This record gives sequence, C-alpha cells and structure tokens, in this order.
Amino acid sequence: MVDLSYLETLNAEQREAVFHSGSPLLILAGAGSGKTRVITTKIAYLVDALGIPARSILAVTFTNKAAREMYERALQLSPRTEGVMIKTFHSFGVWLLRLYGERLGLARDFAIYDDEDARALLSSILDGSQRRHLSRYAWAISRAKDYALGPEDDLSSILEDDDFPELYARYEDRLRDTGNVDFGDLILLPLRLLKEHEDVRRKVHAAFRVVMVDEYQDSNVAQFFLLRELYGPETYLCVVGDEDQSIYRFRGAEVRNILDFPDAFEGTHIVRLETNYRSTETILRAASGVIAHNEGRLGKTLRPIRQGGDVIRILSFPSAEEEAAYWARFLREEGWEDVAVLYRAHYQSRLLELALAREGVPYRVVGSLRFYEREEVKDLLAFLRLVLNPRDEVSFLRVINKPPRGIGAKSQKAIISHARGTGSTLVEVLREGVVPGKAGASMVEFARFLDHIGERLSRMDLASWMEDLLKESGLWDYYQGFDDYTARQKLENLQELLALARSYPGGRDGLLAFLEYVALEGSLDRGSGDGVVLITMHNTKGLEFSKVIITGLEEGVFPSWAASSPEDIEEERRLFYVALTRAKDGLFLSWAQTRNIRGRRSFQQASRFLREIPPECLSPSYEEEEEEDFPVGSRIYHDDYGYGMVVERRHNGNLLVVKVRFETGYTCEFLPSYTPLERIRHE
DNA sequence: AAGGCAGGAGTTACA
DNA sequence: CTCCTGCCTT
Repeated sequence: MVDLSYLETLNAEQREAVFHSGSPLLILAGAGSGKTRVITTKIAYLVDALGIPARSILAVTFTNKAAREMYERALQLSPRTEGVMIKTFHSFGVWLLRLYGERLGLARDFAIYDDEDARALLSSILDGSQRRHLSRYAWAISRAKDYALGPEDDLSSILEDDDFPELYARYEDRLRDTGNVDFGDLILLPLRLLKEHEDVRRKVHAAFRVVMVDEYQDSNVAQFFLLRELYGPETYLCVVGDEDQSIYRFRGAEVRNILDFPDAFEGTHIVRLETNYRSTETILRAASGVIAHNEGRLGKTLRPIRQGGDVIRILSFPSAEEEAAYWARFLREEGWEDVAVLYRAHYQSRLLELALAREGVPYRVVGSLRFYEREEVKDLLAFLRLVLNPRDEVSFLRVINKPPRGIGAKSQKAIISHARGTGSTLVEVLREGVVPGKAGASMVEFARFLDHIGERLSRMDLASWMEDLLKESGLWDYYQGFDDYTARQKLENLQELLALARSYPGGRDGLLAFLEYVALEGSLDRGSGDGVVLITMHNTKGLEFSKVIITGLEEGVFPSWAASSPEDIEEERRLFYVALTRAKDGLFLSWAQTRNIRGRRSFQQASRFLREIPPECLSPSYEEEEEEDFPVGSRIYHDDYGYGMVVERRHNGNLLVVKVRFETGYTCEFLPSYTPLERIRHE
C-alpha cells in the first residue's frame, strides 16, 4: 500500500490545492504559506494516489536552485516521484530544441549566448553613432523577446527609435548565421516549434499530462504563450504564485499573467493559501499594511500562526557610515546567526562590508559578480565554443587577440567580412591568413593551434584538455601578468572551472554537455558558510531569516530614483513587501540623512514606505524622539549660530525637521535628534 | 597594434 | 567614487 501520511500535515486550504483536479488551478500563495510544500505534495499525490506516471508530470520553475529543491523535496515525500521533469523554462526550452530544433533549421549542438555575448554580437553590427546606444538596443531586443515580439512586429511599446526594427532584424540574421541562440530564443523557438509543428505539439501534449508552474508572477508574455501551447485538451494545468511578490517587471515579468490567468484559461479554480507559518503577527501586520497601498492586486489576507512578536524598530542615522557602523556593532553584540542585512542596490554593500570587517563580524555577500560572468571564465568558455563551432563570431572576437597576438581591429574586420563573403568558417579564413604581413602569419599560427587542440579533444579527458588549452593559448600566462591579487583570483576561478569540468567526459559530446551546464546553471552557489548575509532585496526572494535588517530606506535609494510611474512605485512597494516578509522573528529598519551617491554627499529623506507601516507595529521608543519638541515660533539657541526662532516644522519620515531663522538673518534646517539645539523657554 | 588618459554614466537579475 | 568606452599617442 502507498503511504499517504504526508497529507496529514496539511491545513484545509493546502489540502484543497493538493486534491483539486480537472479544471486549471491557480494557487495564490502568500509569503510563508507553505507553497513549496503544497507543490511537492501535489506532485507526490498525483503519482501515489492518482497513479500518474512521474515522467508525465512537468513542473517549471525560474531558477535552477528552485528546480533542484523541488525535485529533492518531492522525492523525500515519495520515492515514486523519481523521474518527474522539473526544469526551468529555459532548460525545458533547450531540452525541446535539442530534440526537435532541426525542424527550425537549428544545429543539434547550438551554443547559448548570454547577455554579454548577445551584446557583443549586436555591437558588431552597429555603426559608430549607434554604438553609443548599445546598452539601450541590447536591452530593447531582450525585452522584445520577453514580449514575444519579432523585428516585424510593432516595437513602439519597447523602444521608440526608427533604427531599432532594422537593427533587431539584422541581429537576428547574424545570430542565425552563427548557429547559436540567445536566452530569449530558448522560449521563443520552442514556442514557434509547438505552434508550427502539429506533430511535435501532439507528442508534447501526450508526454505531459500535468504541467505546473511555480512563481507564476515572474513569467513573461513569451512564457505565457509557451504555456498556452503546452496546454493540450487533456492537460491538467496548475500555476502557483503571488502577485504581491512580483518584482521582476524590469526584466519582462508581466503581473497581468497571474491577474488574468482565470480569463486566459477557462474554468479556472482559485485556491488561496493565506496562513503564514513564518513571521510573527507584528511583522505580518506591517507587511500587510504596506502592501495594502497597492492597487493592482487579487487580494489576500495573511493570517499569522505566530501571535504577537517584537515590535519593529526604525532607526535613523546622520550618515550612511554611521548607519553601517551601528549595525556592525549591533551584530557583534547581538550575534549574526540567521541574520541578513538587506539593501536595494549592490553599491550599498561596500560601507557595510567595511564596517563589519572593522568589527570583526564575518559576512558573506550574496550574488554580486556571478562566477560565469567573470572575464577569465568567459574567455576560456569562448575558446571552448570556438572549437565546437568555428562560425561562432562572438567567441572568435573574444579570444582572437587575447592575449595580444598582433591581430587588431582591422584584421578582425577583414576576417569576418571574408568569412561572411565566402561562406567559410572563421577558422578556415584564419588558416588562409587573408591579411599580409605579421598579422597574417599570426593568424595562420593561431589556426594551427586551434586545429591541434581540436584534434586532441577526443583523445583526452575534458579537464586535462582544457588545461592544455589554457596553457598553450597563452591565456594562463596572460592572467599571471595581472597584479598579484587579481591574478590569483583569476587563476583560482579558472581552477574552479577546471574542477567543474572533471565530472564530464572528453570529446565533443562531453564538451557540449559541459557548455550547456555552464550556460544554464553556471552560477556557483558559493559557500553557505556562517556569518551575516549581505544581500539585495531582490535576491532574498524565497529565503527567510530570523532577523532582517533593511538599510538605506531613503527616497531615491528605495524607492529608487529610477522609479517614477505609479507602476514603478507599486513594484518597489512589492519589493519592500518581499523584504519585510523574509523576517521570522525580528525586523529592523534604518535610513541615513546623508550618503555619498556618485561621489557626492547627498542629503536624504526617509522613504515614503516607512510612513506606510501601521504605527502600532513600531517601537514606541522611536516616537520619543518627538518629545523634545520645537513648535513654530519657539526660541532656540545653537552653539555656532546663536539665537533664533523656529519658522517651520515638518516631519521627514518619522523624524522631526525644523527650519530656524537666526538673529543674524541666516536660515537653516536642523534635525533636533542629531543637532544640539537648545530650546529657550523663558526669555 | 597597444597602452594610457580623459570623459561620461551609473538599479534590481534569471536562464 | 568607480568603471567603462573612446580617442589619442607611441
């Protein structure tokens, strides 16, 4: 008999979500409501109780980490779930394209260009004046693909620019010439495949009777279209998400996907998971109070399991330096176990790192520069891709003159245009040495090197072969020439890449598998070692900590200066909501009155979001600051400026600001909590 | 072709 | 302030 005891731990709403079958299901899962448990239990239940074969269940996530975690947890519940296909949207796309990509004229061993590669490709087709807008165009192409818009579609909603449609078209042509794909294609090409090839669609529909999507609020339009194609007449569809935690609009996520899900899929049943197991009542009330200011919601009311809880503290500091120093001291004294310090942007981590180092508090910064985005890693990978695909222009340009071997911009242009003109591969052109003199000789030599190393690929294991390549290409010596610290870092990173390659076999197949692994999940999750976690609010999605400290709660920092439209502000507010709901036991918020921004001392105002927290959640001690009051008209004395009168009184966040006109005629604003102002009560 | 210097720009992030 | 790009010099 099958053991279904895992169902007993579920609450009523979770059961409803697990037992539901038939029509499409939308699970609105509030923060900390046991979402992953529901999905994994549902998978186990489908297999154990309904007898659905594990391999005919497809579950789609947005990160590899989430996919792995889901697979493992499902397996823990029931060993029969082994073989369930849990993939990211992108790795599912790759899987499908490797199987049927030939129908679209795609080679079986295509490589995947990341954002930087795509940018390099785009750069090669822009003229001088257009190159100034490289970032803008690269961004626009990426967004256009998120919205499933091709060069021939109306692109005015993406970028109002007369050149853009043509540039986009040329980019697509060049990309097809290289035989490779970018990340957007990993959604768009499978979409096209399913749309245009009836037989493929039928096979896929037959293969997956159940399709589930996690974090559905993060999906973009192209992914929605893909999901619609995956949804066949017999498919059971179940998506899980939380519109209040949609924080990736800037990368194409479309909240409307989840808001309009019931309209897009007829007969949708909605289940709300509103019981929160994570945070104290106080924290939850604060978060709910904040998110209630948003309009575009389906609406949920989170109910805490944990009543009461510590009040939330808001602290203000004269400077960002003092803010950092305070939290460093705080962590040293109170401990840093299961504590995270959150901020809006990476640049804010620097001051914190400095202060923590000074106090001797161990810390780790989460996800600033990702492993596979590092120069040396990308260089070696470019070599690998070039060996695999001698038409790969992007990889070619990256390594042709690295280290410098006398083949400069002019020769590079000549090689590319010759290859394009004759239809030869780039390596074939190199072999012919189409340029006279030194550069030509150097090209022939480089081609010979590529041939030699290529021949050895099938005779060695991958890691040793890569090591040879590294040494013989001159890359290894090249990095050794950097300053000590940088050189050590770079060589260490390369060693790490080699270590990663050791688990792969040699030959083209091994190389292809390795490259695919690196492209799709090359982000090494380095050390979950101890120490306080420094992390952007975006990166905390899905995590939880006992205590959460949110810093830099200032206008211009958070909400960001770049957030202008009401939609932007709502998105920032959702981000704040995500940040607040990470905390299990304690929540600490802080802001600084001055901060260096772009090398300039900037005077900051408290974030509007602080005012949106219901006052009853806040520490009363905070309001004490207002006790020493300075009503308009009161007389004051300042050590430097002398006697004066308060002419204006307002609040910046929860902090009192007074404007004083002195007897000298000079007018100045002060923050009485930080500036020693003496009130003169009797003349 | 390659290295040095001046000028401009500068969120958040997944595959 | 820092990083990157582009232009200028050698």
